[in-house]
Amino acid sequence: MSEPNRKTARLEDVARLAQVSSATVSRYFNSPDVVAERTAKRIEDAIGRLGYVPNLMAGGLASNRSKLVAVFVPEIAHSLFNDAIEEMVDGLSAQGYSVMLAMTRANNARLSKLVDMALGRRVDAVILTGVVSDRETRDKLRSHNVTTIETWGLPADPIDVAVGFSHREVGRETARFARAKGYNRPFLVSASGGRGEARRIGFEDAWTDAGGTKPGGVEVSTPTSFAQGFEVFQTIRAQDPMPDLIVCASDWLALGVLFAAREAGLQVPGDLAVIGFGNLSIAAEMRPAITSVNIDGELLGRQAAEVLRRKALGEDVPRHTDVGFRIIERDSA
Amino acid sequence: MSEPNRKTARLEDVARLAQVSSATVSRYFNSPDVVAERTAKRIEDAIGRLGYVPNLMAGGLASNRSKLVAVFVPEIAHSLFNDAIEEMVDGLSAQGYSVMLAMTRANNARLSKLVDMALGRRVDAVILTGVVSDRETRDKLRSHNVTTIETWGLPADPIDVAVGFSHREVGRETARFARAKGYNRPFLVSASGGRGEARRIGFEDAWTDAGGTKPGGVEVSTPTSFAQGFEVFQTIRAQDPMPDLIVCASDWLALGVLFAAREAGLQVPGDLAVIGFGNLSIAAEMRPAITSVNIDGELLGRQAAEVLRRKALGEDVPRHTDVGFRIIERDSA
DNA sequence: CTGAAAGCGCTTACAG
DNA sequence: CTGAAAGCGCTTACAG
Repeated sequence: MSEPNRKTARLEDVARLAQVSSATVSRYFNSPDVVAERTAKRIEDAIGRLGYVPNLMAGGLASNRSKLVAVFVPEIAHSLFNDAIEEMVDGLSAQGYSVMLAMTRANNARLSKLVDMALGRRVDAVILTGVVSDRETRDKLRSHNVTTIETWGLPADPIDVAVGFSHREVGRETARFARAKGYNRPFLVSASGGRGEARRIGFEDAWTDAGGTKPGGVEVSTPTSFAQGFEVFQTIRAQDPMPDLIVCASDWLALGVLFAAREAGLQVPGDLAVIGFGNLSIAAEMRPAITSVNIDGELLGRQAAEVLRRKALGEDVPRHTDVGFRIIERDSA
Repeated sequence: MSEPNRKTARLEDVARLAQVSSATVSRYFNSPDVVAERTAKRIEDAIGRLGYVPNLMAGGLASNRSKLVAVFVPEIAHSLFNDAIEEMVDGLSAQGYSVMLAMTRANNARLSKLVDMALGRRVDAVILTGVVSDRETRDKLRSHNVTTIETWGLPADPIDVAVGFSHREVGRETARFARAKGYNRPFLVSASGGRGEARRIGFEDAWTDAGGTKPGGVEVSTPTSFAQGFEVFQTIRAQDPMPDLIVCASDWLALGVLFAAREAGLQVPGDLAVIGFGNLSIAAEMRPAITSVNIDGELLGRQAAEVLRRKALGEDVPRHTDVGFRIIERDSA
């Protein structure tokens, strides 16, 4: 098909072959409806023969829109966010954006370098996922005036806009669920950090408001793991009376608790019920299947992409978009 | 610190403030050793006052080096590659590259679009991870003459260069391990696709060469899952005599088999031994800890980054780099 | 060690 | 619907 081109073809090469100006070829790509059908056909032809692929760096420089989005995540190896990230990336790709992945590793020095990289590429937006950005980073992002979308949580004062859900409300709703199911002695395995704390406090508030006594609990460091669930189970078992429901900060934790409980000969949920968080696919695959809290990653991604689209059009967008959550009741609680 | 700049600062703004030409400021960034110390100080100062961040699109266009690398992966949600990807991204960041993540979802139409995007950004390299690229994509990559690194496996005829290990050899080595440990009736849970097949064949070859009879087995679709392990266990249990060792295509599978075995009252490894693949962190965390095959993701990433560095310098690089693998013996086999 | 100037490959008012 | 031309913000021989 394509000619054995020595150099990469440029817009002008296509233009010459199609016998039009390079402006018209540019329009063929960016405002296709404005070029005549016969002209378009000739251009299409030339593109195919040259194997032309537009240089997006040149395009971005000229148009001042990079069509690049930087997505910041703490890590991907054991991340609760992976599903949401995938769906977000899909949604953005569909709108012609390329996605730069930046892993912060909960390291502010690294974060700062990565922000500079993103700013250097003149990204059209920065998407922060479960990242607690330090003050310096927040300021830099603000001062460079780049669209910044904080996802997952819903901070009171977002850098720019936030798309997520209320962790506090997750805690409250989980307490209501536990109450309705008749559990009496919940025990919270909460994650360190603001979001984990918000869920814990939400649970405690709703639980005590409903007349329960303040639940016991333990805090574990992030990222939470299967092994932590194992460990935590020993603590739980030593309690007297033993809790009847373990509310975990992640499905990983829930899996560890559940496995340890089974090994100890306990029935789940009969002797001990377990609730996870994140609704990883393994939660559904486990036997007994794990009751968990689902965040609609696809919706989250779609909304983030939508915010971008509207911002690019100069429309006003709300500072907070709540995508909600849902408790998926399965066998473990 | 930084002035309230209306527009984003340009190289020229820095130059004016530092009282040098923009060429010198450019050199400050790209060949720092060549600019006088006193001049450098003035430039540094100006950069700080303006909050200047170089426009990498303009730089890339002018220099014909984008400092961008596209990493193609099938998915990230349940990927065996995540550790390697993290380490690769780290290694590349350290060398000043930005990483574009492209998820192919085992979809050739999508793959083709993503390749165009990467080519459009004029990436300095494309890194393929566990991707079976179709003919069209291979040709496009070749004809555009972009550095292409295939990782994970070691295909006989790579598009450009390959950094990985021999899946066949993993199979062989696993058979030797099983033999040495005295197992007699191995059963292979292999993944569909070339790499899974290579490992299976390697195992069978080494096993029969050593005088064993051809092991039984079953093939499962990728991505492999915990639930598949559950299912497969039923098949295994129905065998008479039952296998004494299950060789799994992933740690997820191994986890499922192991869990199902425990639920069925079997001792691991006493009644049934299990080997995984990938050495996910959960393999070490599980009780009994799972014997698995470790791929050094950090090494893989480092080598890929090294290939890039040398290619950028115009050096010749070998078409194949073998990073090897290692069987991590734990409790499950 | 530094500067003047051409050029990288596009986009986009402006004019027709 | 199309073209001529200026400009996006850098890099890099070339000259000194």
